[in-house]
Amino acid sequence: MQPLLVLGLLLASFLPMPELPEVETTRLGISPHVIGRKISEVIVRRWDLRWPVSPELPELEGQTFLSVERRSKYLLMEASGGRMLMVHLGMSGSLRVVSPGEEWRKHDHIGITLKGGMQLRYHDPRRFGMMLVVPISEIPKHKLLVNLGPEPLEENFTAQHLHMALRNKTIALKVAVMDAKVVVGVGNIYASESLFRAGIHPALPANKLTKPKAEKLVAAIKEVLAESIAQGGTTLRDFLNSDGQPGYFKQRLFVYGRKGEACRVCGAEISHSVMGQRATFWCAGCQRR
DNA sequence: CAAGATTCCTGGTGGC
DNA sequence: TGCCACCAGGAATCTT
Repeated sequence: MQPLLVLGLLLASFLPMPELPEVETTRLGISPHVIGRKISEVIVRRWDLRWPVSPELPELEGQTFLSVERRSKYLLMEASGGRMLMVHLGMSGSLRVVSPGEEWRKHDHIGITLKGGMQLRYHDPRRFGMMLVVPISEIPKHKLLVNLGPEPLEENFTAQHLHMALRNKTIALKVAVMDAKVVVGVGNIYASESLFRAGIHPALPANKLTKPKAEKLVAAIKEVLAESIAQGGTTLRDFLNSDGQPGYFKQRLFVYGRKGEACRVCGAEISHSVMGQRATFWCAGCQRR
């Protein structure tokens, strides 16, 4: 086996979940094994994910994967028959590249066997994920994609955009940046982390975000996501690597999950409250409204 | 419209 | 050690 293949397999095998960096890491990990490969068999052991797996999925047999792209946290895999495989990992889903003979673990729900001897396997204990087959022509207007805001790492996600998008919102800034219509891919962990890095209090009413603070926040979001992608994605709790090692990014978290612990910067106790039904963490010493 | 609440699911956790 | 209530979490959808 070639070293490059081994590296790819390693990347693709233990992949944790939910936030954008994990999805991007998954995309990068599976791409070399999927693009240009013909699908020889589709095995669905459970159809009841967040939404039922598209009944058309097995019809992809015989078709070839042409590309693996990402929009928000959706993986978009184009098949040669004019349809797109849309995959969302929910919050506990993962895609691994395995040998087709590998024993099926509990919660392995779908296997897509590829010509050339590998299998893309979907694993998802909580079944919050989804696997849909959509005609390519419907992708641009698809209801799950059409209202999405800009990609955080692309150039059109600017302070100007953020400022405009929040101008009529009175909700907490932290809740607002998690709104996919404002910007995609900023999940619960990264919302708290970005605000910490930008020095802004999460409870600030979104419409009170000044332009300079918007600049800081946009920069922080880009920085935190890019860093995490470079690290291979955060892994927490059930997103442990298959060898049981906790994810490497965890030790880089400044506030998330650190309620009552000392701020790594100023030493103050990290605060916690629930905003928008989600756990929120911040440092009262470092973050001001 | 905006904003808050509810819903899906299972593994991990804390209390006793 | 066993049992069990409880919680997290992405994001659509429902309610206010």
